[in-house]
Amino acid sequence: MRVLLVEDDPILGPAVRDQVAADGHGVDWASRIADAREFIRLASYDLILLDLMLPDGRGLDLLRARRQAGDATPVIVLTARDQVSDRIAGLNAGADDYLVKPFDLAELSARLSAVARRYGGNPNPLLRVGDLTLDLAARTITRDGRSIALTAREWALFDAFIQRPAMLCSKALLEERLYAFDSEVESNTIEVYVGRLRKKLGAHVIETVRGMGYRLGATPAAGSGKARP
Amino acid sequence: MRVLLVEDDPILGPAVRDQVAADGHGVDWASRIADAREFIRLASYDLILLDLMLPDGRGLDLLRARRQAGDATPVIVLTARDQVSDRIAGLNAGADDYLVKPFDLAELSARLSAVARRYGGNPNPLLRVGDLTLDLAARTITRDGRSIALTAREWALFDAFIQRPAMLCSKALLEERLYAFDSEVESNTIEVYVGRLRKKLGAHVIETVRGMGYRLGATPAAGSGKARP
DNA sequence: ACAAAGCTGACAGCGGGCTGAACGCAATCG
DNA sequence: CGATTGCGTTCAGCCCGCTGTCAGCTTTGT
Repeated sequence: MRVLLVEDDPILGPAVRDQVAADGHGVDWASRIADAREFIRLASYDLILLDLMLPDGRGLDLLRARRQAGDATPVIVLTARDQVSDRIAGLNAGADDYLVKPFDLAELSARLSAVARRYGGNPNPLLRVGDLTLDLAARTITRDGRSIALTAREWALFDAFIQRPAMLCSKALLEERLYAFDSEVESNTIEVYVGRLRKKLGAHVIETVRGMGYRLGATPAAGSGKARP
Repeated sequence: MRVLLVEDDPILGPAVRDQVAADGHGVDWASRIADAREFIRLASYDLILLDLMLPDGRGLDLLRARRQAGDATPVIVLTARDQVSDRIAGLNAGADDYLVKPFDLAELSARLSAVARRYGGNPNPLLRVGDLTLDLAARTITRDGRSIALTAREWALFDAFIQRPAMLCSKALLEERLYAFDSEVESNTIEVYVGRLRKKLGAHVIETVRGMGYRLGATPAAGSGKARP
């Protein structure tokens, strides 16, 4: 797996680079946004580790630009513990995960292999969930050939379900996944987004377990009348 | 997998408990050493998450006592970042691993599944109780391929039985488990819910011991021989 | 046979969950 | 630079199924 590390800290940067290399991945290290853009222009990466505070600009802008350019390369954001707003902005801008500094290098390895497991291996792992076909790498969902567009938050929520197939997910768990542990959300956001996902993907995709949480739907059309045209 | 969490922090405790439960494990939460001893006396666990600073003593003493009693249950110690000496002492006393607070819940999950893997269990183990097959992670019960849906309270009660296989559970114990000290219920709620469980799962699943309490049924279909897991 | 313990059907209240609409905000467009 | 669009979040109100309770019945032990 090819990894691009964007980090200006002279201590943390080499440490992370060496760890990623020790895990058996190819890694390039950029300490400025401009360098990062140049690396991206010259090569392609399977994962970007992105610090948000950089000497020549905000990492957030780079992330946003990549996403707007249609680049779905997974991005893990590196933030300090107190930069909560940055972290949220990162998730809004389309980051896939985050790591809070100071983080354990073992944890970094864990996230790396998680990404490698999800995106690596086959060039185009198509996943089937019910009557939907999804491409995690491209962040694309299709039904009967017609593609369905999700917003960043919607995808984040749906992704949480996909990563735990058949598992019952409590609202607390989902909130935690969407809002990075500390930022308090005092409303029914999860309910609203579940509703929107159902509207887009079909009501059967997510099933409610009253008082306990949600779960990926049990594909009721398994063999009975509803077949594929 | 059955997990005992010993942690007195009123924020971290429930958070960890929910995460462990979300990972599909049964979990009991003790906030004091004395409570932990009681839990251990009443049930058996596959893993203990142990905070070292507790209001009524040091977790280290509990760990040392268990090891001296010949109990090899894996223990993961939870420590604050600066308590290095405690951590070392914990490892010396027989801890299997440690987690530095504040830790990411994702990392907790990783350690949990590592322990589960070491134990030889799949990440999503299917449990068999009599003629029922249950998936703790999905909170799903099936018999002959047909799934049986339980409400939140029904599952809580059934879970109490599953956690203590073959153990006789008094109504007081069950009430305590379902209603967590605060709201006192002055009626035959337990009887009612046992009835509802029997209606859904089959009358033989829970057997009555008059004057004492209830117990998981002895699988009459298995014949005379005492089936062993 | 009697009393105590346990079981069950019915039911009212409530709280969890769903939805439409509105607001703030940032990005984009004219 | 103002207008517009689209996303994320909040809120109020409705709905419905779970939940606790009780009365009356059945079972069990002595």
